[in-house]
Amino acid sequence: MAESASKHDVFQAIADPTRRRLLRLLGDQEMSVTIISGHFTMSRTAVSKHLRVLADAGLVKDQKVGRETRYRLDPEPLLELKKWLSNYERFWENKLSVLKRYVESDDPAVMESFLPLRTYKENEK
Amino acid sequence: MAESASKHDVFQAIADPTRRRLLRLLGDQEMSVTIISGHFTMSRTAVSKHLRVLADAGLVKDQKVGRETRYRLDPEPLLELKKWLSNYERFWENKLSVLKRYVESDDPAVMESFLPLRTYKENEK
DNA sequence: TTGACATGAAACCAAATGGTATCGTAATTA
DNA sequence: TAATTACGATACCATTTGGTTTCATGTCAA
Repeated sequence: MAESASKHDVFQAIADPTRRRLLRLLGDQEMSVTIISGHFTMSRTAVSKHLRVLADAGLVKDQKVGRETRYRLDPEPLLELKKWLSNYERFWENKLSVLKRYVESDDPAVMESFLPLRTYKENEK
Repeated sequence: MAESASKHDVFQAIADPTRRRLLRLLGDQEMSVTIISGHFTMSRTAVSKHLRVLADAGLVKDQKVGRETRYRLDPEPLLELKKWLSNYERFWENKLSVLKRYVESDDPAVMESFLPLRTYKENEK
């Protein structure tokens, strides 16, 4: 799988659904490899490799505790993703396309996050 | 390459650096395949396949004009990415990690986009 | 209408990816 | 001390991915 050769980037790391599940799982609490693997049907080794990819991208940190290795989320590299996305903010600011997709979203926070950045500037006045 | 079998998702589509370059390029204006390829060193066919992946993810739209095919950006699917990212907002709200990476960013809009969502709720009071 | 242009489709290839099973080793516990 | 647990390392495998070259087809222009 991902042979930690030369640093995976965050874009590649989150491309895999299993790794996105891992990030979500570790968002709740720090967990050992065995416990983590218990949440997946694939082998422990496979999960471990995915964790390695995430670690390469800096999205998780590991800590040895006795014979187990605890992994925890480090969301910091996601800021790069957020930065990249910000280049496209201008395309959906004040656009109906924002409503088009999430008008019936069950998560109110989602709509809030779509409010245009311009709001901040208005507040600063 | 990407054999358009069963719909590529946006996470996979943006994982490749070439495809991110394509999105950036098409953000400025609609362009034909040949013109697009002129911006890359790889073959036209290779570029065309990347465009196919992006089209599968809904990130670009194509339109036949005579003998050429014009591609243009459709940023709408990026909202899914934005939605996914919003699940991690809570981790860097009011955190120094926000400053840690971009304190010397040359783009002021970047820092603005990092202001916490909570600001909105306070405004509602 | 004849040739040049724009593009997609195929066939092919090397390398990366996602997965498995097996083994070695350090830490824990009986 | 001996068995068990937790994990990484390795070797291996099938499929996907990113790229190439070649060919077929539709469109435009002389």
